Amino acid sequence: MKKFLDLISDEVKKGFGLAGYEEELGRVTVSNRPDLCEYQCNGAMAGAKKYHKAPLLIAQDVAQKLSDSQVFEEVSAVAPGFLNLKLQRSFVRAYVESMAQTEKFGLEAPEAVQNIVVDYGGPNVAKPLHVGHLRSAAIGESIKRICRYCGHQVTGDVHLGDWGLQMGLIITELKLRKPELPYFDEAYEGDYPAEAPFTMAELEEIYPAASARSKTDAAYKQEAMEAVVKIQKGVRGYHALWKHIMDISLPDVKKNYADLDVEFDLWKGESDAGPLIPEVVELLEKSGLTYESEGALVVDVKEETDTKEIPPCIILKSDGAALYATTDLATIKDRMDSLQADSLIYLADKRQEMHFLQVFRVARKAGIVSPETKMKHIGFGTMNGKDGKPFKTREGGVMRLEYLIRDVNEEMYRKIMESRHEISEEEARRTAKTIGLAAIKYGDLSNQAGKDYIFDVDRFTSFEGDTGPYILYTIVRIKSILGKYQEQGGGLEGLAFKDAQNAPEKELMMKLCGFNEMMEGAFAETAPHRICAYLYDLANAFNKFYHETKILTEEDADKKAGWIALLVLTRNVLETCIDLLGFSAPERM
RNA sequence: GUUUCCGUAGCUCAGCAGGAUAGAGCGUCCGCCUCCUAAGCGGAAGGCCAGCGGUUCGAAUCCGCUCGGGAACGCCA
Repeated sequence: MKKFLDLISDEVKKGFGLAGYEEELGRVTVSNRPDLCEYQCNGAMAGAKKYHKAPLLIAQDVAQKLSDSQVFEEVSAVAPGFLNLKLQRSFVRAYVESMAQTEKFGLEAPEAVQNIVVDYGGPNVAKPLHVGHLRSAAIGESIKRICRYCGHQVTGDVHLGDWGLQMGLIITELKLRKPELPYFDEAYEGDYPAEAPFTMAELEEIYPAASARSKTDAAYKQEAMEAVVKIQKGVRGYHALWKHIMDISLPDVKKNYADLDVEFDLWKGESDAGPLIPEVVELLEKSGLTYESEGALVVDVKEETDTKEIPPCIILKSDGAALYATTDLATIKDRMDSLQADSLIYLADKRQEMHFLQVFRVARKAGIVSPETKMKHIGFGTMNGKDGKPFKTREGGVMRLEYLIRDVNEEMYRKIMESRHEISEEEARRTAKTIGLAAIKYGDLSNQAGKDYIFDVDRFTSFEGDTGPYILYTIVRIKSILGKYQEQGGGLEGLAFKDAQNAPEKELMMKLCGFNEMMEGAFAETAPHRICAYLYDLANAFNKFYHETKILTEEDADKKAGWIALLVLTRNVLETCIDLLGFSAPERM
């Protein structure tokens, strides 16, 4: 069904047409002066030059044509040439009613369904997820849900970092510590043990140690890089160790994502692209794009319109090993071949912009993707602590994601117990987890993805202001009323809406009417923060209405039913929105 | 150095296909529970939208320059 603003614009456009002006001038926007009007049109001022006429006169002409409109209760032309619009209550009611009766509140299906792959820019295995991984998980999950809701076919791929230098480092460190293991004996031909020669805890210690050492010990780093080549070439012992590392780390990674309510359709990684690398390298060589430079195989990607130096994309290092760009190209090939992707969306730190620019250009030039395939890197900013510097533990170390979640849940639990004494321990724990997740995700998503932001636990877990808990509280309030209404014997289905009885009710209705507009914007801009802003507005509008209107004690049954219908719709829209952000509301809190 | 992103209230952030008095939240101050969750609602104070120019009837928004901050610039991912 048509978007609300488009319906209103159509009416005003008609007015411009009738008055003898270009219809396109009739575009309507939400008023930025709510004290004067609900919606506004600035077209008269834009048209003044073209028609050599004072804008106010144009506005007056149009207002006159719209004076008996069924859409507007009031249209006034105001200096210097604004058209101030106030809607008929019945028009608003009718739209809200049709939203309630239509699937997805009347959001229109896309003209063409796209096959979208969302790459969450996966974490490296063998080390625990840290707070930095929250961003790609939260944003990626929301974008996946938004695309799906808008009617597209979406595949989410965690895309683990399981093929790079970190794996070589771990194996090299292991060799140093336990050289006697059969994996390092080239003459060994028997089966390797089923059990890994290390635990997750050891793994967590091995990697940082290896990483630190590689920075000072050149020979050690050299060996690690050779180990990478060995893994990639499938040398038995090395591959077996790699498999062990995977088997040990994966359950831990899965648990972390499960705690965040983040789900993947594919648990692929860079290693899955490994077997495709020779093919892709050959394809690039045949295309004539590659050449040798300083011992490495590269592809030029600079273009004439570039304002900065774009270095060539390295396909194979001078030692013959593949790297980040190569596996990403192979992955793109895989996604084109097996998923017929129309659109590829990557979540990764914004500092990786150059990498994606290079990879996308190579993919385009080499014909790995078709000319129509969209490729987009959503670069997100850093998550900082209250001091404005990258988020750390109190001791200054890297904060584990697991601990962050635990701390937030703990804080939430404490607050619940403080104010709701009658609640059971078990319910409090469960509710704390639900609200905690909302606090974390809303806190993250309400910021524009591309900007750095300050992760302030106190602020995010607050029940006041623009926070996840405030949104949940609003939903819970509605649920509580609806529950009581049902206890009184009322049904929630098929209730008739009534024209708004008071200003806050009309405000609430108009806010609901903006859902489709907002949704299309959030999808077009792949911007979850647009949903957050809308949610907050809607929650505010509801709370004002709630304060103004005593619903359950209303004597007039029709009025009461109309309000209940409005509450049901409001709850549904709110819950749809939080689902798109990747969290949910409890029954009570 | 080059390129790029950013600079909005004390703090954290919206707004940016140009429009009327620049918005929220937190914090501060003042009101509102015999009534559906006060985890709420209303109100007050707080701004030369970094600075200077330009385009325009009109600029936080578009274009230059300056200052201040972050980031990226070939074998890490």
